[in-house]
Amino acid sequence: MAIGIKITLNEKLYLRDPQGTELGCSIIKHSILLIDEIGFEAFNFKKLAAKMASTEASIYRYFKNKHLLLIYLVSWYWEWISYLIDLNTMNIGDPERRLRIIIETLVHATRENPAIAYVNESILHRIVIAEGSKAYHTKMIDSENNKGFFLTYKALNQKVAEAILAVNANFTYPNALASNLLEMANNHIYFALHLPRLTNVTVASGEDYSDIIQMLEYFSFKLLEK
Amino acid sequence: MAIGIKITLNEKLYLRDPQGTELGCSIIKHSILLIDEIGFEAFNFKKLAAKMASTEASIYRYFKNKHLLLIYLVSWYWEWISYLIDLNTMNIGDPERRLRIIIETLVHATRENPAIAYVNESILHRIVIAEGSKAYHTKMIDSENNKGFFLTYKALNQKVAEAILAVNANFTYPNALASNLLEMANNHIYFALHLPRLTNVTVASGEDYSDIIQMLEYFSFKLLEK
DNA sequence: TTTGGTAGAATAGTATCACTATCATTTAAC
DNA sequence: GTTAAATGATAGTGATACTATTCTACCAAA
Repeated sequence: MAIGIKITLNEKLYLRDPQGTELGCSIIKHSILLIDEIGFEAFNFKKLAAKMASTEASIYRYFKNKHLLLIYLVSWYWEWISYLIDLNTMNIGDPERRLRIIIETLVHATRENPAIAYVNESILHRIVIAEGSKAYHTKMIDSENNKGFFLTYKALNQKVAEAILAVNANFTYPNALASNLLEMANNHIYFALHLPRLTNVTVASGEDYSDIIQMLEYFSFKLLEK
Repeated sequence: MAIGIKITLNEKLYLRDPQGTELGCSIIKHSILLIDEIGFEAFNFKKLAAKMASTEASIYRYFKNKHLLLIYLVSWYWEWISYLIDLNTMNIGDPERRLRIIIETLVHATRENPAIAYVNESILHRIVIAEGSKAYHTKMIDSENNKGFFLTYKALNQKVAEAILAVNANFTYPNALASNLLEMANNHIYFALHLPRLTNVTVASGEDYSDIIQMLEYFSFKLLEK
């Protein structure tokens, strides 16, 4: 499984390709662990350097700042989801089944076998849930968008939108429903864990997301009814 | 209109009630303007002090830090929306009409006459759209939630959920749909302005949100169909 | 009129943050 | 074995996120 997959990301996100060197991979690995541990606000390159027994200056040779590192990690996640969707929907002709599989993949991607040694996908998922929206809620959104920092997310959104249209070609809001599914898949995990009154689903025993899948399927297919 | 309304917020959000003094009101007023201008990341109490011709230390007597100030402002916004919903749905018996009015209020609250001199509601709305999610995406979420920092948001969500149940008492996900409406109302304004491929609505001429209202009504009533 | 309390201003100080610069050392490539 | 690239070690800078102390102006009770 996952032989030879390589996540390709916008080159402008980094100064030196972290996936190309040992230190780079170590940055990816440990930044995921550290952000999950202390949160993105408290996270910085000095602490990261200490954790991975390297130096601040070395990390700065790979990433311009922690904000771009976050965008990198989040993009990595969405690119990986995109890959899993392609894999899981390959040869599935029925549009409804395709959409069901997409929803399932969005929600518990972490059930899949790990694809790459230096990325703990399950922890990365937690980061995307908790910190993901900070990647694009910034004053620099327009200039960053122009540089193509969010292409990965938009491409994934487009993929989901197409699957939605395949179920019902007359649906007026395919892109909006797609982004809504992406957002809800993560938000309602967060709500279930931290603000349970904002949802009606529960996350049993750590990682049982079946409630959420059921809800997203209900929402999607009800909206797409002809 | 809006005579005598006073937005009451959790006392733990501030050190001294800003609505009680001139300097406090000035902090609210200018922090809204400055966050909108430079974004929450670049915003700090020193710059705020300079802008309002006061001192850093004085501002620190009102708010422990900028994070709590953000929660304060966001809570203020949701409390205000809550008030507007009560006002606008008063004496409206028909559940469907009530829900339509709620959606409309959520989306273009800023059309209302301004309620309080030192708060520019329209600019505050922009802040909630762009920075609002940062209020509850933090490592301290559970302890802050225990202190009741998000009661305002949860109460509003409950209000919307009840209006949803009034339309269809058998609907399984009233709280989830409510939080989804609150999120979408803001997210899709943001998307339309900055990441248009993530939605199918447009925001014409600055503040024409009729597309979004139409979409939210479509989503809601389709989901609530019996 | 005094006294005391409160609001705010002025100023200074500290630890951390977000980098940048320089130079030495290791490693890998030819 | 030489050379260039990658990394480490160390230092420095200006900004950030506060905290502390002192001073002044004003209002209100005694």
